[in-house]
Amino acid sequence: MAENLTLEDIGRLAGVSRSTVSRVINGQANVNPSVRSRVQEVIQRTGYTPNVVARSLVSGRTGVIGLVIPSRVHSLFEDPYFSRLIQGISAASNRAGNTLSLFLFQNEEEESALYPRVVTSGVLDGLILTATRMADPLLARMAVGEIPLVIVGRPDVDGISYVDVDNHGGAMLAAGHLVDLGYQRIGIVSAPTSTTAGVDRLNGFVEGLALRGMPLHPDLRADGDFSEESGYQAMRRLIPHRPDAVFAASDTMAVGALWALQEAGLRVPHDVALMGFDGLPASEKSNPALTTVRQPVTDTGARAVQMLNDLVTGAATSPVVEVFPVELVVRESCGAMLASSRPRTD
Amino acid sequence: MAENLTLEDIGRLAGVSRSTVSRVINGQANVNPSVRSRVQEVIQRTGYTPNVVARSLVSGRTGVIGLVIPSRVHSLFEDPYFSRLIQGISAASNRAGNTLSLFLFQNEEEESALYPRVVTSGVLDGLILTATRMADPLLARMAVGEIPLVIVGRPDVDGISYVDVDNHGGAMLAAGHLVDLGYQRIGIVSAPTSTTAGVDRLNGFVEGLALRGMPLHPDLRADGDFSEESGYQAMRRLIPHRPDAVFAASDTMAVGALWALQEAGLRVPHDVALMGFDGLPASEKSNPALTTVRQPVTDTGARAVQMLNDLVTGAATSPVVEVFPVELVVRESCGAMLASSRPRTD
DNA sequence: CCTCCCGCTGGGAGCGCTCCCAGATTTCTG
DNA sequence: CAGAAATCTGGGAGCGCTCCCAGCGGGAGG
Repeated sequence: MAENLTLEDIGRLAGVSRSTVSRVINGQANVNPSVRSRVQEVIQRTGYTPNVVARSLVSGRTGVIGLVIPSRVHSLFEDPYFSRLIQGISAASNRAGNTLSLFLFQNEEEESALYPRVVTSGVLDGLILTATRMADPLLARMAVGEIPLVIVGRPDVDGISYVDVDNHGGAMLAAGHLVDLGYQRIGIVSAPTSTTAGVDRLNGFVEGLALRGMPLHPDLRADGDFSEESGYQAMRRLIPHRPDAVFAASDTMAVGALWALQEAGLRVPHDVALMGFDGLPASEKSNPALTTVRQPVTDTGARAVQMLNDLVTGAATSPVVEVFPVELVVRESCGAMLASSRPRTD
Repeated sequence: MAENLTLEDIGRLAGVSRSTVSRVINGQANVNPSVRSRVQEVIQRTGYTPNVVARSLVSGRTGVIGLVIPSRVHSLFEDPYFSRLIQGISAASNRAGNTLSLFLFQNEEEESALYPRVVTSGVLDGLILTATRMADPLLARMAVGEIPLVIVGRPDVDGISYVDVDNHGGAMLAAGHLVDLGYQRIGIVSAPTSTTAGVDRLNGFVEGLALRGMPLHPDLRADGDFSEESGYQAMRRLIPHRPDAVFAASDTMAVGALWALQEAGLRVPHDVALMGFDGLPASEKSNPALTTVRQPVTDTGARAVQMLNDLVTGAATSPVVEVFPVELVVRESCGAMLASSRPRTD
């Protein structure tokens, strides 16, 4: 129970030296079995735990990894995607024996004030960075830093390790699915093109349509910012142009879009088909259940932690890249479930 | 840029000793101004940052505070309330110069495996614990621990510092508001009574009704678990008993309840009035906008951080308690905005 | 019988910092 | 102008740990 026990104390109690206790704790070989068990008994009895700080001072490792979510993500942070990602990363770092420190920057000012303290203070073994923007100033600074770094989501510069999902391929899948179902006026509620995910999903979607000889009409594209509200607003802008199917580049925006559709008295999927992207629980619970492209959020987070640890231990050398596949999840909102799989051509 | 500069290095570069550099960095008085500026110049030029780990080893403080969100909060974590709370705590600890470590326990097993490492390893100066349940096993263990501890939300045992909001008073306010508007069959979608917030809101509501001579009919109470889905289910159970007003003990459950009402073809507030609790952004964006009881989530988080730091520095001695007031926010869903402020009596 | 080796153990050094004390220098006092 | 006080500076000690090396005893080999 006493908090301030040291190796030396345990040694004295067990009648051995500091060094021997250290060997026992670190499971090293050259310890006499009887001595080992005697020491273990004392450790057990006293409830001794090694002081991590002192250990870190010697080893140069702290076991702490930082998760940075930069500024301007207020709205993004409301996206359940982030909750899931944080959960995934947290679980993985618990498993790996890491401690997770969270850095939520509210604004650029805080970002630049805290960044040096965070990175150069020596407390962090490495950093996971999410929600980077194109030309992110944080990224530029970090890339030159000495600290191991893994990005979640494709960064727009080279030479950095990252883990991403196949946004491009997933959006192509979505486009193909809607075309195959016979829709003619297919629109998109896109994500901000200031993010690589937004760009990739938009390009993938456009390419998926083009591949089937159906260009995206400019009127049938409205941009959102990942928030539910923005999905709602974007869909309102789209409705006057009479789309018969809409792909929203995130489930959260799709839910917003659904509101707009219902408000306008349009039935989903009978009047307008709708698709999302992410595969969040919300997509399943919505009414009608959302057809979506599921990305493995938890796996992404877990891989980021693993990648970072490889970088820290030197088991890997930068840059490492991994892109997870995504999966089409067909539910009600796309109309594929309707008796007639060929919807009316207006 | 070089990561591995030490005090000694800076001293050599500036032609002074380790000690003097330390004094300059820590802003101590007895340093010759010219020497001081010379040292500062070297620090500036080299980009030196003190090694926090070494400093911690001496001072016994790390500046790291832990935020623990225990198991069984999967559904709770989807509640935007937690996102806001985490943001508030994060912002406050950034301001206070703390580093925030996040411990999300997925299950009891992880909880008991990680707890000793977390608390006794000496990395944490203190702990903030949220979402505690009645008779929380974690709490019992922590209360006896040596580490400073602050709970967000009233714990069900004495002798622990905590910060809470006036759940009881807020629920009374809600009850009073609905009674004053003339509703006769007032129901509640309550939060789990395994949480103190759930208990306090339920008791406050019952007391608020009783105070006006209107007992809560058992049929008009349905329990949820803070999730949207549970709010939906609870309201479906309530509808057959024809309430004319319902208080949901959280905004998230209120949103779920709204779905159920709309699905049943009931208009809010014309057919059934609805109230929430929390004052989350979602309550404002819902349609109709939700009348709710707003609690100062960010302030709560900030106060918890401050309280914890007081405990750590010894500026305060346990237990400290603070309860924030809440505020009635009248919007559309309660019917107060209707032309006739006296709704029909069925 | 001596040497060599091997298993095991103890203690020194040092991680980078803060604290404290003593010495060097300057300034103030009577 | 001597003596005391105030100001400034450097270095030792030590925070709790890991790493390394030396030393101890005992068994094997020549």
